[in-house]
Order: sequence, then structure tokens, then C-alpha cells
Amino acid sequence: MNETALCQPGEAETQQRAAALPERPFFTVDLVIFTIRAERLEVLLVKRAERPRKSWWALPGGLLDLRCDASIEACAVRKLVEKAGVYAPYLEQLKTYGSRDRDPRGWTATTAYFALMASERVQLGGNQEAVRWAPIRGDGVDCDLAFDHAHILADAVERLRSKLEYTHIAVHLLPEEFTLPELQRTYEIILQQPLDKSSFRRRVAQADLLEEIPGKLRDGPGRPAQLYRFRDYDRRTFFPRSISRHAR
Amino acid sequence: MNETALCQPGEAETQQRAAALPERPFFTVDLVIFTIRAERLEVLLVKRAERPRKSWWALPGGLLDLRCDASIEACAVRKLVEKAGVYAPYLEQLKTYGSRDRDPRGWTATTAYFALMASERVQLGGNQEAVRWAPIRGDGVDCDLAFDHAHILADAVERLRSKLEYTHIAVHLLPEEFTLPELQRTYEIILQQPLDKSSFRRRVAQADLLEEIPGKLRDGPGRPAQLYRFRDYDRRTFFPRSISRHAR
DNA sequence: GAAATAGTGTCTATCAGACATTATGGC
DNA sequence: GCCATAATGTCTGATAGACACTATTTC
Repeated sequence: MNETALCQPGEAETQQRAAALPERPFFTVDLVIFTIRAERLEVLLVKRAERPRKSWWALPGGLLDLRCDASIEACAVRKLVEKAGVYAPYLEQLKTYGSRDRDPRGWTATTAYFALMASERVQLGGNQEAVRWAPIRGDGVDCDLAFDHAHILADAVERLRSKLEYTHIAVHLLPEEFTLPELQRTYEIILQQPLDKSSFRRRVAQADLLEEIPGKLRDGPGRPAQLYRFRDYDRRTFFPRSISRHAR
Repeated sequence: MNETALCQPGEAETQQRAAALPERPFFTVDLVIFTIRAERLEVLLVKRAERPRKSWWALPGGLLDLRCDASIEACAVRKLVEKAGVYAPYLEQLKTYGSRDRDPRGWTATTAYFALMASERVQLGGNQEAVRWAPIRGDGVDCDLAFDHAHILADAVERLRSKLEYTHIAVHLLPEEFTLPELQRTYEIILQQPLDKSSFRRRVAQADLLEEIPGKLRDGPGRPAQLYRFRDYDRRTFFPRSISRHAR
């Protein structure tokens, strides 16, 4: 009712009051970093070293640094480098969670991002933290997570599956060069269902986002598969229609 | 680098330091409130009464109140009531914008929500502010907006158009009882393109989310149209396929 | 040649868009 | 009857899914 106004005109208040401490919540950024390892979708977790929920597993993240972070996204990029040693993977804002209750220390807000990367590119443990990859089962992870991180993770998994239906973001989970069967396998792992090879290839071909590399990959047995690379990292990568529509 | 840690373990710090003032940004909530008026998609704007960007038009919103807002969403609901006098319309979190530069007063973050409502339900001017409905042209509004609000608005318009393709959220822009031609007209206004009547009705019928009301509406000329209402407000309202795919 | 995997071709049920036709009101 | 709009019916080209078939490697 008598809240101070920043972007809201029509109510008188002094800037000092608006700047008074209890008016501002803690603000953090959390990351949901996905990768594919050993035929599984996995997420990066860190073990908390500090008081609330000490030694619980949690999503990597932390406080915004008003001095060095020019924006929320810059903060996310910084934390991505700190935790995974990776500079330019796929990074997308997921959602912001904020309430009085989500952290025992009081009112906090966190903006969650989700990132995709090839496991080969990750360099863990910038600061010798306890870090691990946890496989996704269903829409979460086997262990309990601190705070509302299980909820955030579930939202991220849902978003990832949903975006897979109409985009090509899965290519960011693979190394720079990959085969179509590998790409299809990635889809199948995340969506948890088999896809028809012919339909899948038709779809990818229509999108026209991959280009052949005139070299070949020879896996263990069978005919070698053509290697591809992503033609244009920047272009929006939508499927004309969604994949696996009938398997709801 | 030496930021204090909240959710990020592995670095020592005291809770007092974390609570120190410059560690927390301003945190606000802004609303993009859409309605249909006079065959146009319109958005609610307020005129700023305070210093930065005084008397510029802006999206309604304002500071989180840590005392009375239990969550970000609760804050959005509160502001919706204050600005539009409406309690339960469609409300969805859009995105969070935060940076050093977006407000001259320093580091601010704002979580933007977008709301849909029937113009009949709105009761403007809870606190005699300067308020107006501005028609959307393209992906914005004719006048300049304060801060990065034009950017936020463009994102909201894009999200609205995008969600229209695979959901039924447009029903929240209409009064409780409406006809199918009115619903179709709403889609056409927002998408800025004509839709085929037969396809549109088939789509709506398949979704099975509307129910007939055994009364009729008689418009000016022509055959009266059947009135419908939304069967289940809570159910997720997805189209099996997207609308107007070929008109990109 | 057998096994294994990569890659292509074909058939078909479905369905969105287009458009014609019928229905129902006011005047 | 005429006009205007609502509502339904029909046709067709496109296409996703299913699945059969061919291609290319290792052993």
C-alpha cells in the first residue's frame, strides 16, 4: 500500500527511503547446465559449503555482483565460466523465482538460466568445489536439492523437452562435428522415446541448418556415418512443425 | 570474483556482508496489460509522475514490497488490482530484465508479466493517475516509453502472438460469453491477418474447451451467432497444431 | 557372405487451407 | 425477396509416420 515507488509514478517518496535496506531482496542467478553423458541427460550440481542447507546438492549459482556484472545475463555468463569453464554455449533465460520463503535468510529472487553444452567442452571445478553430474530421471534428479531447486530443475527439463519439439537446440549438446544418428539419439534420450529415422532426417534436411563435412566417422560396426556441422550458429533454428506430436 | 555467496558455496563470507546495501539491486515488477478495444489490440500505459523520465509514458509497475508481497507473482497480482481493478485475469511471467544501465538510478532488475483481460472488466485509475490505453502498431506503441519499456513491450507482443498459435489464451481478452466470430476476430486482430472461418472453427471444436450457451446473440445485421463460454478456466489450452503456420 | 549400421524410397491416413453451399436472422 | 452474417460441407495438396528397401563398412 505505502510502498515506495521506482517505476511507479503517482506516489511520493524520497530516493533515500527507496534505497533503504529492507526494500531490496537478495538477487541471485542460478544455472541449469545440461549435457549428454553416457547416453543420459545430465545436469551439473554443486555441493553447498555454507550454512543454509550446508552440504546439500544445489544448482550452481550465486549472488549478483553489482560491481562487475553489467546485466543479469552477464552474471549468468560469468558463473557459467566459473563453474563449467565454458564461454559460449547455448544460454537462455528460464524464469525468475522470488518469494519470502524460498530461502531461510529472507526475501530472495533468483533468475534461472538453462545452458546446453557438449560434455567434452566442460572443464569442471574452477574453484575445487564439490561438483557432480547427476542424471535426469523423469523431470528431476535422484537426490534432494536445496531450496526450490528441484522445482527450477523440473521447469528447465520441461522447457528443454518442449523446445526440442520445434527447434534444433539439441545440436548444442553435441560436439562441433556430429552425425545424424548421434543427433537423433540425443533427441531420443531427452524425449525418452524412439523417433523414426526417415522422418527425423527429412525434418533436419528441410530445416537446412546442417552442412556435410566431406569426411566420415567410422563407429564400431556397420556403415560409417556422414559428419555434419551446424551451418549458422546464430540463425533461429525452428522446425517447420513439431517433432513427436502424437506421443503426448 | 570476490562476490559474496548466497546460493553459491565454496567462498567464505559473513551474512552481514551479504546483507550490505550495494549488494542488492532495486527490484521491480512491470505489467504489460493487453486488451481488445475498438477492434484493436491495446496496452495499458501510465504517465510517470516522478523524477527519472518524469511525465513519460511507461508500463505500470513498481517496487516489490518485501513486507506485503509474499512472492513476485503476488506483487504482480497486487499491482494488477491497483492499476486495472481486476483480480483474476490471465497473468503470465514474461521475462526478467536487469542491468546497470536500464535506469539512471543504478542497478535495477524488473520481472515483467503480461496480462490479458476483457476491456469491460477493467476499472482504471485506482489512484487518479494519468492512465491510457495505447493501440499496438507493429510490435510497439506510437509514443516513446521510459527506460527499456519499449523493448519489454515488444517481447510481450511477440510472446502473445506466438502463444496464440498454439494456445487458446485469446479467450481471456473477451468477456465471459462470446461468439466464435468474435473469437476469430480477436485472433485476426492480434495476428494481423485473416483466418479461414472453417479451419478456425474446426480447430476450436477439436480443442473442446468451449461450451454452447443455449441463448443467442443478435448482432446488427445477419444471422445471430451462438454464444459460448470457456468450459474450464484451469485446463491447459493448447491447440493440437499451430494456427496460421503458412503465413510467416 | 553375415552382421551391423547408415541412408533412401514409397505408401497412406490425416489434415489444414480453400472455397462452395446452406442456414437464419432483419428489413 | 434481398442482404448480411453464421455455420457447415467438400475437395485437395501437403506431409508425418510407418516401414520396406538399398548402401557401405567390418569381420
